[in-house]
Amino acid sequence: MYTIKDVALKAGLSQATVSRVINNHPYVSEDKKRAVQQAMDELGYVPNSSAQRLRNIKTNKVAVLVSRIVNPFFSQLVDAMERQAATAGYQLILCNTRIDPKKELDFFQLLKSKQVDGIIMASAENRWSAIEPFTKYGPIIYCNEYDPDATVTRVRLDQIEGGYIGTRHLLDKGHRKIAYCQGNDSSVSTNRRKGFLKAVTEAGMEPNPDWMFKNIFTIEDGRRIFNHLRELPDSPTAIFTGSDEVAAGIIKEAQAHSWQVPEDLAVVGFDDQPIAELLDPQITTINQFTSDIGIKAMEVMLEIINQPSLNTSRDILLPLHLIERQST
Amino acid sequence: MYTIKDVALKAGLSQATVSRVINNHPYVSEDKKRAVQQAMDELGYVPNSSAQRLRNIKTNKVAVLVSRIVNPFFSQLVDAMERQAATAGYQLILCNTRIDPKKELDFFQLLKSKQVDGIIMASAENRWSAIEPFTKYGPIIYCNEYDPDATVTRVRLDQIEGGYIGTRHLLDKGHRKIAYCQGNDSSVSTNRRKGFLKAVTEAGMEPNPDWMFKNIFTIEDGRRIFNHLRELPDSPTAIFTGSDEVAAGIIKEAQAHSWQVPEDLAVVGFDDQPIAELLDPQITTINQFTSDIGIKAMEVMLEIINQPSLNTSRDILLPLHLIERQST
DNA sequence: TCTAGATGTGAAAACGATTTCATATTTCAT
DNA sequence: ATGAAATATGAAATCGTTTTCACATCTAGA
Repeated sequence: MYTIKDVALKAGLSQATVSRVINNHPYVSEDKKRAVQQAMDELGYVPNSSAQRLRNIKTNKVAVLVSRIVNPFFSQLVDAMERQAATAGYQLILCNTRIDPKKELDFFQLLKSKQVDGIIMASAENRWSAIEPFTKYGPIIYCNEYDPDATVTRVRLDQIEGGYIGTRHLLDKGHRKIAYCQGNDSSVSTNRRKGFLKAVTEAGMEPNPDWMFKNIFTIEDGRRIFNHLRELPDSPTAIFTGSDEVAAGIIKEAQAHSWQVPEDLAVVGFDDQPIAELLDPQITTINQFTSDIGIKAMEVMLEIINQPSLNTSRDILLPLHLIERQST
Repeated sequence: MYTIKDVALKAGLSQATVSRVINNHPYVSEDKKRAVQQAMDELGYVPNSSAQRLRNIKTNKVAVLVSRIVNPFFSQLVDAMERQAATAGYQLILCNTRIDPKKELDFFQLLKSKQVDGIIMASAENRWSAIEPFTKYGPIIYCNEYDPDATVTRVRLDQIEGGYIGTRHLLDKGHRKIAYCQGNDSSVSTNRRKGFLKAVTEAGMEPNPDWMFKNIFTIEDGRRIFNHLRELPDSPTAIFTGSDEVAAGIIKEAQAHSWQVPEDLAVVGFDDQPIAELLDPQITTINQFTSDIGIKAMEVMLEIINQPSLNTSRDILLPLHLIERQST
């Protein structure tokens, strides 16, 4: 393992000059630059990054917090982030919290002990108040998930818009009886419902509480919801769900009861998962353009690392898109 | 940001003693140990890991090379590895090669510049000869993928066995005309075919070259293969594919032509992906128990890091399992 | 009582880079 | 021709740890 000293010796120059070449400092003559370059090449020299870091307080690493990397949304997000980070010579440290608040908090030691230059939270198991003390050790930003109390940059989707365009689409198709399913009560879900309500009231209608459902996540939940709707005295002609899985469950169960989709019931999903295209009929859905979020979040993080004054409280909203298919 | 010096000052002791406490060295009296501990707590001191590394040549990080993290197989693998690494206080650096040999090779600089303690290759875009020069900088092991020339530890599935049990299953069901699809010509595919051939010849038959296909990967490829088989003068009664996607394509297309699965054509997939359970009929497949591979690989890596003498050329084979469902 | 070994502690060197400071040389406007 | 500014280089300090070495004290066996 060669050091900068070896390179300096071989090139007949000082360590300082070698260091300047490595870091592209001005004020190094062309011929010395070449000499150093050649010495480095011949020795196959690579700077020891621990030593660099010790001086620089710079790691060229960013930690990404996700709750479950096996979730396709997260793996796609991480993929995009990794790609973006790589273009700037950064590496990505994967922090899989497995939905454990304690484990999540532990990862912030990485920032404290200067093992990463910043942390991107793509999931959040702790309240902002628990995270806040770590902000003095380096930049922290939210991506997709966020805590409304947080005073840092948040890159996220415009869920209000997402809820709005999905509903708007059903309204445009002539539907007036629209049901709505959501998952938990996260900020994402809440905003999405706001969009739904906005579209509905804009159309001069008011939402029917009998057609609004919470905590609906799985294919099985979707089946259950259909059976519930089916037995209602007044059933809706369309439904907007929080995920493609739920949409798939509803469609499958509707077909099992000889309902026609979209004629008897129009269904809009969310996420544009692979299943949305595989089903018959293919599911009309809202696409999160996951890669865009990841790229944007990493882009912003790298900006902040290079210019800490940018580390302010701001919301960066990314658009959602309607993918019209056969289920509406 | 406090340093060991601050702690020493506060505790009225030397840096050396503080360091000894941090590292659990013997020969530190109980009362000093307590004093140091208290000083550290009060200051909220965390050792700067770059400085530790600079001395120790120890990073507590392992890099994992995967070709595409968005592939569910890899994300599940990485998930398992991360979990295993975390129990030992290790972090995982995600290296997404995107199937680019150059990018893959770049990641080995992490080892060379002492940014990770070892590298697990879950994918391999370069020949072993290109990788070998890096072995002197730290342990490298293969996981699932491998180069037969490599002289390092390889944790992998017993693909021969996998090919064997899938074929055996079809034979046991009475099939005598069995087609076979594989992907590329990787070691995995080659071994799997060996297992297929072994089962077939053991049954006193010989494989029909008209029913053997290569470079079949996608759902679309599966559809194509079915249409090809359908028009053969002598068509097989069963087919063993290299992935559930291909199996799905075949089944879908067969149904589109009013063939009954498994009555007219039995189909065995590979991987046990979510789709295998969603399809109607559900796909009989071979399960890779992905988590087990990941856990085992990380376990072995940590062992080797702590005891470099274990870094020898050995094969660690993990079993594959048949999941019998409705397509056979 | 004496000595060898075990135990406890600190000063200072080391790890491998970057940066400050000092100094030497060149360029350029007057 | 002259001095100020720009360019070019190296010696040495520095980052925050761990470890070596030296030394002091304590324990126990003869």
